Amino acid sequence: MIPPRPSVRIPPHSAMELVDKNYDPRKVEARWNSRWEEGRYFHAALPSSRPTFSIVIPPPNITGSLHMGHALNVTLQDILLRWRRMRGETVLWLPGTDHAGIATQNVVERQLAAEGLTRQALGRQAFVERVWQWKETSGGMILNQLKRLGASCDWARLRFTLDEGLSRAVREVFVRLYEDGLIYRGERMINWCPRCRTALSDLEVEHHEVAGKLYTIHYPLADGKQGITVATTRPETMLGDTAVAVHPEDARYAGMAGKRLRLPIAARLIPVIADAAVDREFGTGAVKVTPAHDPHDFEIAQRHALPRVQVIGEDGRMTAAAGSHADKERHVCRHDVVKELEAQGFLVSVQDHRHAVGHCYRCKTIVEPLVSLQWFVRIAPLADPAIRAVQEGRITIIPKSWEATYFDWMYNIRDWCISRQLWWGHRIPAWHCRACGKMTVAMKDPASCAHCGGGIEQDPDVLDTWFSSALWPFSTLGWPDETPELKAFYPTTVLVTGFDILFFWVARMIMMGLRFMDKVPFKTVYIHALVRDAEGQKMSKSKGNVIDPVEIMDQYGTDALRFTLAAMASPGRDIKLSMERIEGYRNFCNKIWNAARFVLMNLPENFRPAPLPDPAEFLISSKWILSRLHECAEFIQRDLDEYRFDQAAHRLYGFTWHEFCDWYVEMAKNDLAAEPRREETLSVLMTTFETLLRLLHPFMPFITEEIWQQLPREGETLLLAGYPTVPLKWGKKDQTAEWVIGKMIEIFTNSRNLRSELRLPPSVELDAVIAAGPMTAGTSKHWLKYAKKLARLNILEINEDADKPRGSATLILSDNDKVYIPLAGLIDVHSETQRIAKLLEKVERNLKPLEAKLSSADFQSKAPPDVVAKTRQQLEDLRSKHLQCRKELEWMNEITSTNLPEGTSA
RNA sequence: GGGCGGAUAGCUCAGCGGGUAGAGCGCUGCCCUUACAAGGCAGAGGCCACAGGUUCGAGCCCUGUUCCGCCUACCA
Repeated sequence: MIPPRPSVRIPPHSAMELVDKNYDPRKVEARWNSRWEEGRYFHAALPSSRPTFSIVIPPPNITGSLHMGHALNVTLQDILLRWRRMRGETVLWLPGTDHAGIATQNVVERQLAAEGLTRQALGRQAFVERVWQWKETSGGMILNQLKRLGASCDWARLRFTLDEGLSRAVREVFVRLYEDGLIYRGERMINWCPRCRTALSDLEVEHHEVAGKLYTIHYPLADGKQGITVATTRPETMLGDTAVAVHPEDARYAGMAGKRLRLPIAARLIPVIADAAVDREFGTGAVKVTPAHDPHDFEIAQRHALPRVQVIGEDGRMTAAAGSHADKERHVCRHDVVKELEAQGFLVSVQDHRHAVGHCYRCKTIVEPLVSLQWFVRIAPLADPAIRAVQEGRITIIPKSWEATYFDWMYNIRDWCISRQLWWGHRIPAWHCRACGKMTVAMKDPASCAHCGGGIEQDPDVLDTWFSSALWPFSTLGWPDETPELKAFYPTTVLVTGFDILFFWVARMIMMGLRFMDKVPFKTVYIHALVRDAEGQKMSKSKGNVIDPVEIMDQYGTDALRFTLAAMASPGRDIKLSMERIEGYRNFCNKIWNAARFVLMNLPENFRPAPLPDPAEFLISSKWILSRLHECAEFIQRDLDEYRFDQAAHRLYGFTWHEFCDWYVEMAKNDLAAEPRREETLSVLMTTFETLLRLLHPFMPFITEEIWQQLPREGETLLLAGYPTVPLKWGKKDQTAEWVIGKMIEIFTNSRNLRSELRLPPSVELDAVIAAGPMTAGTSKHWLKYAKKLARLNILEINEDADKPRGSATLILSDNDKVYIPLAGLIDVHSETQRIAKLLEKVERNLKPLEAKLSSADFQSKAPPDVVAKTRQQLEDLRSKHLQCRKELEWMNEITSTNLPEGTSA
């Protein structure tokens, strides 16, 4: 443990102390979150004359708890928002949650079940009250987890899809769409979940391949002779068959149409019909028609006016129409029907058959297609403008490749089933008349039928949760009122989300936004990847491979997690999260922490940051780091403009660690010791580090704020300190400084390499003589002073025609520079010869392709001149190295041939 | 059945307006040098999936092929 120096400033408020050699996020994070909230720094104050930047959060389910997908999603949004906020824009990040109809109802029903209750026993009103109660006590967990991540949301504007304002928006939209004829009620084939007891939209059905069977069954003709063999994967539905269809041009079944078949088991007579929709290639070319239980058959039945026999009920059990099989669960019934068919000799064959089966997205139960009276949105008129908005570039989707998926879905979009047989959600504002049977749809709850004045009853169904989510970008801003928020922040700037809800949510928001606001809901959609585990598997509770972000934050800190996710967020690529990677960025936090310790330990008690003087007079180290910083800031700006979080993160990592810490801090140690330049160095060190903290802040808000608060500074929070933009106020690109330090680094690195190869301990200081070209010799005075500390070199001479001291190793560098390191007594001729031979080999390896290239006439004439020039330059440099290597070897040879005994120093 | 994405160092991934392959982690060697051993210094390690083509020149562009993912779809 290092004893604190008297000069170390430890502000009284600090919980984290500089003497701590390791950064401990637990001591830091909670405090800053509450400070930021107290300061209301996340609040977007209106009116504002500054540019605005707004994002609505993809509202997480109130039943949810934070997973890695949220963590990634929130991190990326927060980076954008903190960045823009620091740039002085009026930034709104609107947070909220989603009432998640089915999921929430399931949770509360499970609770009731544990108490021996059902929602039916409780009654609708009491049940809904109970869900609200649950929401108030348990529905906010995920919000606290978002805060833990550092999400800089405007918490004062928190919304909920079922709150009063949003409910009003939902009702307004429903009524207007109904009046415009875009919402209708009708009897259609829909997807029904027998467990959730509700209709589902097409999107809420997940298709999974399952190993099923293909049963072929013989249906005899009414007279008992011959007949038709059909194939099915669902034999239990035969009880509801009302026809068998064949293709009209199928020679095998010529003349069959119009005849009657006797349906086995049920012993009903059903007709053979001809329909062109039948695929002659599949199975036997004849298909049983079950209009009540298959979407395809439903359509055939409509064309041929076939009756519907519903044999499977909403509970997934067979109905009375199934005769002796009534009341059996549908899969039990399948088994029994097959047995019965077999016993009676109607079962022809059973084959293995893989096919996709629809499952409920929420409870994974196999979905049952049922004919049902439901509410639908007529979608084509809404889809058209939404397609155009993207085609015309009013909305940009990033990465662009997702546009194709978007278009594909939008072109083939089908009407949206929006009614759900649930109690938790927005109740459909439609009333059915008991007298005339007509419907009243109204903004205000009607007392009687609008058509005949008769008694009415409200439709029992609620709306699909996604219906309210589709309004999110404007309903949350106060629509249908014309609020200042709506005026200032709609359209929102960017939507950040995962591709899994592109159809569910993004497309629908675009359609609704255009319909009701007449403007796109967001200008850019940034689509990020899915977070998978280290093996590339989708994380799921059932697989047990979930990495819990909260645990990661506990263990490694929020900043490490955020930085990991940002660094791995390359566009169009899933993230395979690994602990090693998180640990690496935890180490990065520690590096930053220790850099801060170095800076603060060196600041005098009363240090006040002052504007930097004219950099023309600066030390080469100062010029260099400011130049590098400038470039870093420039790239970050470009990366963030292009949503390249990964590139920005890598850039910051590289600059911080490998330029600032590895080289600048090391040079600064020397500069600080030399009195005349102490002031300058302190200023540059401070300025660079402080700027770096600003650059890092959107990625790592906690550690940067913690450190920044301990620096001598102006302003109350780093959150509102400006973001560095180029050109920076001080410092600029300095090609000369970069060249000179680049040369220094080459010399130091090569000599360290020599030391390492020759196993010379770092403690041994080596002499060096440098035979340098004019450029190197002329500028060396700027960095010679660093040689002792950074390379443990004692440079005796640097000169254009310095002689090689006897018994030296030679470092052969670019620009025809050579470094001689006398090693008398330390190294023998043999190993030095080997070392040079190895280098020669490497140079030759690189030389060959270059020579081949330059000797090609085509290359000379067809390649662009700058490429030719560059290549020639490279070749020249390599050639001079090559020559130098050969000279060294010859020289070595001469020594050995003058009969120096083996092992003698060269 | 359609569509999209991927295949680059042991692992995870960058690099894709073509110009002698990069990072992090891991690995090897040497170092407890007063910011940091969660560290420093140095190093090893790649026919850029395969086969053709375009080009002076191809991870990068084109055409196939083979494996992986994912999305989408009413073949009973």
